[in-house]
Amino acid sequence: MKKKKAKEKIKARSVPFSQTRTRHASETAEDYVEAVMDLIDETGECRVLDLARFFNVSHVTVSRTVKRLNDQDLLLTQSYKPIELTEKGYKLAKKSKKRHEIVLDFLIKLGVDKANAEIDSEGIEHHVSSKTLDAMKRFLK
Amino acid sequence: MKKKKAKEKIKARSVPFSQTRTRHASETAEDYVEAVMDLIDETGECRVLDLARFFNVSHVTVSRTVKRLNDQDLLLTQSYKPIELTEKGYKLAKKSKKRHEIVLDFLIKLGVDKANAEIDSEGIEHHVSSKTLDAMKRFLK
DNA sequence: CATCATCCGTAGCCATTGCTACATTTGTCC
DNA sequence: GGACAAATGTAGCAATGGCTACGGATGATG
Ligand SMILES: [Mn+2]
Ligand SMILES: [Mn+2]
Ligand SMILES: [Mn+2]
Ligand SMILES: [Mn+2]
Repeated sequence: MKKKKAKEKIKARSVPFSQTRTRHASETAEDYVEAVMDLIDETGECRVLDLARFFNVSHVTVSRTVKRLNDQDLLLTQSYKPIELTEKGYKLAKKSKKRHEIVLDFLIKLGVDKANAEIDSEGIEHHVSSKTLDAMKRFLK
Repeated sequence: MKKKKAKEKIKARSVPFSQTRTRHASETAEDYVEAVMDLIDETGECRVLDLARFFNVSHVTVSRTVKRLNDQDLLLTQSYKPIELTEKGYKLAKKSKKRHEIVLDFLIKLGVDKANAEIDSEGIEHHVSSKTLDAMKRFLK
């Protein structure tokens, strides 16, 4: 057995994990801007408590995250005022929502029931490369 | 526009996000036990530094995580000794590895190149319900 | 068996994301 | 306008998962 040689090759396999960590880091931003866009679209405005109910977390968690996304130039916030999207945030929201819809439609066409497809697509969407997204689009056609 | 009615329905959409958070919580455990199994299989033993290279993180991050998984009865550790799997850890590793392989094979059969399929499957695997996994298996046949 | 490189543990820092408890602001209703 | 309810902010705690710096343990080599 070439077990010493095997040990030397371990580092080469770390790329997917590094990439997955990077993707997890943008996941909150993607979910939040998409939620803000949808809530404004559907109810006319987006409030801290709307997001808290939407994500099923406390208003404190939302308030803190919204402040960070404001610092990252994705959201616009003022105390006790509705939350708005920046241009940058709006672009990310459109892109994320489109990708999310493709993943959801793909799972349904694959034969997954709607309830499970909605749950799974909420996580899967953040781990889909442009190559995989293209493959899903081809399958949908 | 029925915007007040729209606000009332928001909470109903939180289920996928709650589920996604639950899945993220088990992600590290799944990746670790799978890695320990593979490293023992390929190199004869699994050391803290092997995992650090495998995941591309510091040995400190690995050491802390391994200790927690030991407390969760998934891994067996002693200071300065190789890391072993418990029965529970081994079962989780087998199940996770099988699921991971199905997701990877599925993406490749869908038309994704191997490099991207390996990256994407590393994240997607943790967000695949048994229903979606079944749909992927059907597609592979 | 002494030395030295490697491995691993500990201390302590930071960021993120969850929470409860409490304070403040805002808006509504009389 | 005052009172009350709802919305939002703030303080502070915990768990997780990154990191560097440092020191002790282990094992290989001469
Ligand atoms: Mn999502
Ligand atoms: Mn895995
Ligand atoms: Mn993984
Ligand atoms: Mn994920």
